[in-house]
Amino acid sequence: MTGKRKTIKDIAKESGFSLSTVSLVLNNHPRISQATRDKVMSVVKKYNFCPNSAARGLASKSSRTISLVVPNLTRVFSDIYLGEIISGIYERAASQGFKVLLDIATAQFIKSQEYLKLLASRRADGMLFIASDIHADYLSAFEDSPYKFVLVNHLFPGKKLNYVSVDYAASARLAAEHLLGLGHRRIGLIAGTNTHTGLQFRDEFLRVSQTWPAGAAEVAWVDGGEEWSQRGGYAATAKLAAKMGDLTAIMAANDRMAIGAMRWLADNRREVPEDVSVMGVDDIQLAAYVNPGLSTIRHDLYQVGIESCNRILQLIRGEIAECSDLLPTSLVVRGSTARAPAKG
Amino acid sequence: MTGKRKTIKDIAKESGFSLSTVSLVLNNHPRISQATRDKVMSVVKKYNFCPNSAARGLASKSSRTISLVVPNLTRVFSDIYLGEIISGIYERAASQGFKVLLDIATAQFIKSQEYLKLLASRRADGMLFIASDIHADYLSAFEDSPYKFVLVNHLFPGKKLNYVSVDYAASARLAAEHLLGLGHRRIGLIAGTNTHTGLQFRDEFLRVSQTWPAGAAEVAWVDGGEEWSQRGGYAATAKLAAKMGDLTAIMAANDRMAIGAMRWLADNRREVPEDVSVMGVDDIQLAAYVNPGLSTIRHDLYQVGIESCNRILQLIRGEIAECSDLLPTSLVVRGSTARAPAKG
DNA sequence: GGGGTTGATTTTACCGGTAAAACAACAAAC
DNA sequence: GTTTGTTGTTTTACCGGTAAAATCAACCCC
Repeated sequence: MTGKRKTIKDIAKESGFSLSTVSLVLNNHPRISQATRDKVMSVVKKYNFCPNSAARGLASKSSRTISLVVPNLTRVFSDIYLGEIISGIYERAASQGFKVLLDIATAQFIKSQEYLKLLASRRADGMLFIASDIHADYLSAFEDSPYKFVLVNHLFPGKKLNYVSVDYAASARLAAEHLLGLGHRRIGLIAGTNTHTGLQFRDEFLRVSQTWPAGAAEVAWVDGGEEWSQRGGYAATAKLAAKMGDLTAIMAANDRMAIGAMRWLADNRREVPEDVSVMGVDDIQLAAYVNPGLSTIRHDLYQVGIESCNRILQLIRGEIAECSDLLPTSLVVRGSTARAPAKG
Repeated sequence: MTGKRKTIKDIAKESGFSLSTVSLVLNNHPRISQATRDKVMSVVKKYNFCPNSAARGLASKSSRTISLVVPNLTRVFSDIYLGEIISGIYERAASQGFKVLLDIATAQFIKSQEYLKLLASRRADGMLFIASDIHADYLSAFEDSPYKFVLVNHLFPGKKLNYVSVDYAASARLAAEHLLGLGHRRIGLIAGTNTHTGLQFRDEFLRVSQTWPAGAAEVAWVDGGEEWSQRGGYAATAKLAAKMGDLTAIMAANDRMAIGAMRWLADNRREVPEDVSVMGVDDIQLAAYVNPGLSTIRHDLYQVGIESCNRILQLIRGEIAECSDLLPTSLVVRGSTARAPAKG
């Protein structure tokens, strides 16, 4: 059973070939005859041999690993958001023979510059960074660095950092056009202001609303809180109601806040969509199940994961030098939005 | 800026010490004088040197990495369950200088025996496995294997597999005692039957109910579905109502199903807790926020993560040879449970 | 002042692979 | 019949560290 753990040398000896022939077989090198390949593989199978990954990494100067950094919020795992992105990343990485190293952006992680050490020590060949907020200034370390780095579903205007993100400005346009097209002219916006994408969304939504050809809309906006949660949306809606009592539509920067908004409206005897239309962003599963169904902007986060991983792999392989991808979004109309009520 | 990436050899040369002195410094070996340590470190700092982890792993025969395998369900990430456990694991691993390699138990992952290759190739020193279901027979490969392996919050009766889990049987007793103590004698149980812990919970709950000194209770049970979700709980409650119309309490195997049950009851004009008491398991955040607050059994999953990681590290270091830990749980009483209504 | 400790540093022997270059053998080209 | 190319395999030179054993220099004790 035990006996020394086999090495490539043992396989070479037993199969009668040289060390490097075995190595070539294991790496599926094309210039190896089928006969040799079969003989070597039979010995490999016999001992269930598995090449030592540290040795491999040392010699090949590649760990075949990408580091995935997720935000520090424990509860963020409870967001479907992460699950979809991570699934996409993992799927693509696995299909290319890459492993995924998980890290959580704790204070300690940042303070000790683990994000740099990981790459400097070649423990990972590249890094994907999910959900950095506007205060993540330490990421500047990756500007013009030799390290392979991609921001996932975020971006830093002004910093030279690669990113793959859903196009939040486009989402804002789609959403604004939908609501304005339904005749809404007094709109409450629940924004997320702790990310650049959130700010982009807010600004573009405001811009489109204020320059709408058929008549500018008035938009009152409040912050939905750091967590973008249902509770945050609930509280924000109360604030909006105080600010603009006669609003006819509420636009929330994500579905969870939108659902919180619907809850507040229900608790305060306003009908959705008869009195107030409500709209979210993301198209999480729950959006289809609330009553009425939530109109929203669909963000394909699984695809964001896939693409982010594609990009970091290309960067690692040197196939590209940089990337800044914005993925398209689409409007999903359900029951929560309707024509603005006639002025009463 | 660029120039060759520095190696330990460069540091040795520049600091005037030998190769291995530098190595000893970097590994905080006690038998190095402070003066030497300082000199070496100043050079290390100067170049921001970081030892190559592959070389280190090769020479030390340790990757200082643990593999974390999570279930294949995309939506499982939306369960607070995972977030807490992973946070605990990560925290402990990081504090011990270990990295966490993430894997998803996809069909491909299992079929290709990645779980074995990971350890055979020494890419990871040990493996933590979260949320295996009753069909995970392939885990038998770890029985009597030299590989370090721990099941997290699950167990396999009959298989010799290390585990760290919350004590589901104890939870069942706490829950049953609470409901029986409140006088409930006709109880509906929404069980989870696709995990061994779920089965343990069901069986123990039934046993206690049927042998209650003050008078046995009748328990009707239905399966809550593979996902243990709110929707599953909703559907299960409908089935229970058909099966035992006059039940006075519903026990769900987790909070999400319990919340689904409450929703069904609300939709069907039964008051909680006046007509029917409802109880869950886990004590997720949401449990405190539903109305009425959900009585439940608290499972400290962060602690499960911490302990699991502790154990796998001890196994790796050879400090222990096996483990089978059951962590305590506690009763949390909120508004969803009350005395059974007088027979009407 | 020789022998035993102890502390600090260096020697030495790997760890287990990869990949570029070299080589052999045979086929096709001129 | 040498030259040039191909294909398949081996040689060789590392990759960048660790750790056990060896060395060296004080220090201590009788």
